Formats: sequence, structure tokens, C-alpha cells
Amino acid sequence: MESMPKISESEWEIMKIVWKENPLTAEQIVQYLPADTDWSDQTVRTFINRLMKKKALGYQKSGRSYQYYPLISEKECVRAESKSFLNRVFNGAAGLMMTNFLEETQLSDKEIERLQQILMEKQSQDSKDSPQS
Amino acid sequence: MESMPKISESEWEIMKIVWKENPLTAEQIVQYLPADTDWSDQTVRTFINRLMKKKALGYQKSGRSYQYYPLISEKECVRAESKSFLNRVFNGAAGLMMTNFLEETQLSDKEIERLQQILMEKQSQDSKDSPQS
DNA sequence: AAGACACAATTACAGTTGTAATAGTTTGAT
DNA sequence: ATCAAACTATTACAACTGTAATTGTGTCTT
Repeated sequence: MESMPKISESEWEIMKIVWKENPLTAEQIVQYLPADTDWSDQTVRTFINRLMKKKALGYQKSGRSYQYYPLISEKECVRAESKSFLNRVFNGAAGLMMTNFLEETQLSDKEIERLQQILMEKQSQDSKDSPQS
Repeated sequence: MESMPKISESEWEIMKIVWKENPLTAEQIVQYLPADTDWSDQTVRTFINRLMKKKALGYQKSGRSYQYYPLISEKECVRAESKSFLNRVFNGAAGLMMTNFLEETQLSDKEIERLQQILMEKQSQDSKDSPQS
């Protein structure tokens, strides 16, 4: 996993598609792009190529064209990007970040319960992990 | 607030300092940079200048040098950056993002309680706002 | 008034990104 | 075998970034 290549904003769009389903041809990737994305085919292919240069995508020949698949895991990328965001914006203070998000975000009851659930689990977990000061 | 200028990673470092305390001279900004930042003075001044071009910083003369102060609010910038991050990485799904963060992050008991607190408040708040389906 | 010092302003330069256009190559059809 | 279609690969180009060096200017010192 060798120190995650930097994935740009546009490249993320490609990766998200290929993570969800793969392998995919360039044409399929174009089709799966959000409807409001109006990149030309060439633009998409440029992004794909850059991702290959960055070793984020691999390919296999399939008839006349290539099929692309991810070489880096979504989890790793999400983790790296999250860390970068956290440091840039909140100086790494995860607690602050979360209170901030909670306060600013509209959540459904279901989501709130889910979060509470996780917090409770975390509470017992943590008190096992690191006996309270 | 006119559609927030894009603040780059390095520029964020400058802005965070100036948001915390201002107005500050370039020299002071250099001093307040995290110890592990080894930018030359010139580099810092370049960032300051770019931020002025972007209308993110303003200045006032003070004797021989300038004192800089923010022209855009931290809250707005944090909000914009958070939104961008959320869309890029989680397709805008705030709930997913938060569960993910909660699961990946080590939190102190105090922080956990604080978050639970907020969630409970949010719960009653929301049930007033949008009567549950 | 001249020179030095301390800032600010301008210029530099390579790498990344967004956005393609154009050139090259393989393959299926005739 | 040749042409066209369909892909891939190469090239383009400006804006933004990271990282400064160099130049210009106002002020303090002597």
C-alpha cells in the first residue's frame, strides 16, 4: 500500500465508480458517472490514465478495449483523505471535528440512533482498552 | 461572503493562525507556525500574498510593516471545506461519514459523553423540527 | 544625503489538475 | 490487403501549488 498516491477531486469520481464495481471499461465508467458530470470522453480517459500512472488503477485487456480495476483500497484512501482533512481543517482534533459536524448536520432519527449505538459500544470497548484515568 | 475562495493546504496553515489571533505581522505568522513547518520566510510571504489576492486576508499598515487579518470567516471556510470533503469522499452522506469516523477514531470518555450529549439534544430538537415519519 | 536594513512586490519554475484535441494502433468488415 | 471504427497514448495548455530567489522601496543610522 506504499504511501497512497494523492487522488485529486476528479480522480475520486473515477475511483468511487471502480470501487463499487469492477472491472469496468472506460465506456462503462463514463456511463456510471453522475448525470450532472459533463466531462468529455477524452477527459475521463485522461483521468483514467493518470490513475494508472499513479498505480491506483490496473487494467486487463478484454477484446478490443481495456477493463480497469482498483489497485488501492477504498478504505485506505478514505482513511488517508480523512486524515488529511482532519489535520488541515481541525488540526487533527477528531472530537472537535465530530461535534462540529454533528451540530451542523441534519440527521435522521435512524442515523442518530445508529450513532448512539456506536458510541455506546465504543464506551465499553474503550474502557477495556485503556482503563480510565 | 461571495462563494469562498479556494484555500490550499499550505494556505490553511496561515489562515488558522490568523483566525486564532489577529492582526499579525508576517513575522509573527512565521513564528506561530507549527514547529515542524520548515518554510522559508519568502515562502510564507508568498502564501500571504496569494491569500490577499484571493481576498482571504486584508492588511493594515503598522509602522514599517503590514499587519494581516482575515477577511473570510473560519466558520464559513470550515463549512465549505467539510462539504467538499463530504462530497468527494462520501458522496455527501454525512451519516455514513460519521459512523465511519466514529469507528476509526480513538476518543476519550469525555469526548464520547460530549457527543452523546449532542446527539440527545439533536434528537429532541429534530423531533420538533420534522415530526418523525 | 548615502548606505544599509527590513519589508513588500515581482518573478521563477516545476509539478498537479482540469479540460481536452490530436495522433497512433488494433481489429472487424469488405 | 485496405479502410474505417474504436480504442489507447501522446501532447497541449492554462490555472493553481509548493517552494523560493530576486528586485524594489521606505526608513533608520551615521
